[in-house]
Amino acid sequence: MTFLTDKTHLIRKLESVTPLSAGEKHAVLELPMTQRPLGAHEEIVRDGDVSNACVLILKGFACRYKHTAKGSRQIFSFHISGDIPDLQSLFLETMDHSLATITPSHVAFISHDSIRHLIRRHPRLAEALWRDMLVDAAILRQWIMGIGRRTAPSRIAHLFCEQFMRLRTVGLTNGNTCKLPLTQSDIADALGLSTVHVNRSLQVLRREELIDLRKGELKVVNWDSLCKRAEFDPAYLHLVSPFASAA
Amino acid sequence: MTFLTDKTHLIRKLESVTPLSAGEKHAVLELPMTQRPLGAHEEIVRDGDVSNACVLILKGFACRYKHTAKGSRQIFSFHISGDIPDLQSLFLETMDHSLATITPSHVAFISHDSIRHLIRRHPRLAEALWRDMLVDAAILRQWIMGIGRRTAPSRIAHLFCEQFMRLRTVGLTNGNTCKLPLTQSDIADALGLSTVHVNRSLQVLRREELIDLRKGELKVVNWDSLCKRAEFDPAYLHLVSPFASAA
DNA sequence: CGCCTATTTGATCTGATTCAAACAATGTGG
DNA sequence: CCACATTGTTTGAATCAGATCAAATAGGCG
Repeated sequence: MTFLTDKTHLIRKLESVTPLSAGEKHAVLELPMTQRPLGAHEEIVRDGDVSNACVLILKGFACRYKHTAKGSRQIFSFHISGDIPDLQSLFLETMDHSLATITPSHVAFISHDSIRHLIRRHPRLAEALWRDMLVDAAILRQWIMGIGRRTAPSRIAHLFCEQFMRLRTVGLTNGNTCKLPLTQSDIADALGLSTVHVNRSLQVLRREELIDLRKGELKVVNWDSLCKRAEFDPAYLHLVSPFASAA
Repeated sequence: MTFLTDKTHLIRKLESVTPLSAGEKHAVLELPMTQRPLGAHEEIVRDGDVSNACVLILKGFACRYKHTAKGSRQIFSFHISGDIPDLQSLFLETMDHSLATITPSHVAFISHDSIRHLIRRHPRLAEALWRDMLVDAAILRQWIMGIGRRTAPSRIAHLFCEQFMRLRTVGLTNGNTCKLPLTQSDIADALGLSTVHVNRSLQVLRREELIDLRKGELKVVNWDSLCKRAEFDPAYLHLVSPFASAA
């Protein structure tokens, strides 16, 4: 098994919400999957599709989104290694939004049948997946909170706190920096802002010496102040103890 | 079993996303629960609570919400008869938001133990609940779509379409009208608007002869135009065929 | 009646959008 | 290795949707 095909990020992620036994981890590792490399901005699943497999992100960045009638895009979530963004397709036949890569990525397809088989044999893994879906929903609620009630800079700050935490739980941060290859218009579409305003708000956060985002790399200059600016409280990520401590 | 204690709305709701056998319905009806009448604006579960039971709304209106540091409220969802708003507490220990009544209501508490027992015996019911949670998340995504990318009147129109559809699937509409006892400030807090602006936007929708909302009763004057105004596509509610047709 | 809560209206202000254009970085083909 | 296209970032100016502040009106209800 090569580096790219491995499921360490997935395991790490599941363990972040539910402790797993060696046997359960093994069962996950044994899940059959077919890998596929993708370019940037490639659609993986389309709004309205009916699929018989789930997508596991092995490497890269992806997002879920939907378009308005007038063509503007709303991004609902960003996805990183270890995420199964369309886990819902296991229970809801047709997709109600799309999934696409942001950067060149490696994804794996795991058939619904094998996941169903897995969770039938391992109730604790079923619980772990169930939790994962619920955390996904909790993240959506925070997203709403931000768009509905926070100013642009604090909204952006919150997104950065969340992404940093999520990347950290799968081991993809490096000290106080991490890869975050989002364009300003990605951020705008995620947070209900215009690109121009995202640009100006980023300058504010930079001037306040909270973060620095350049060339797809996020540097957290002052985590505590950033959290304060964002009103970020990681409780909604429901991380178990070893993962829960602030970065 | 009196009228108020019955679970017809819950069953109706579960059937709207997953067909159920007579045995499964019976198992749901047998679920032990303790009923409690509540006044308006009473907190049922508080942000940070750890509970050992789920809440089933038997009668009335409730909402899930959270407060900003500065005190403004963001509502994430409205709940009606048949909803189990905090189903997530079954898998996520501590609540990451609050749940409160809007109108005087009757709620029932169903212990986690008995739900766990139920879904262990009836995998299809587990699936139904799983689906229910996923539809809940899909609704959150639409909520984001609205707040992020729609104008105030169309956002409000979308909320009305959604509520009307949801009320209709549990049998709580009456022709083209339904109870919708939300104040303008409830709507504002749900959609990230100010009360004043909700008021003016409602006047717009009224003048356009799409809806009429007065004294907690919503009258849909022109369903098709309302859907168009809202860009409402009920696909995300994932209703099975007998429930899926447009109102 | 009088109190409380909800709706409505008016006036003013502002965060964010839009439009437009310059600028920087990166990649591509000749 | 340069010319050019492409994509992303930055800046400026005008405009607008929606917020805020303040006050009037309208319903319920004990």
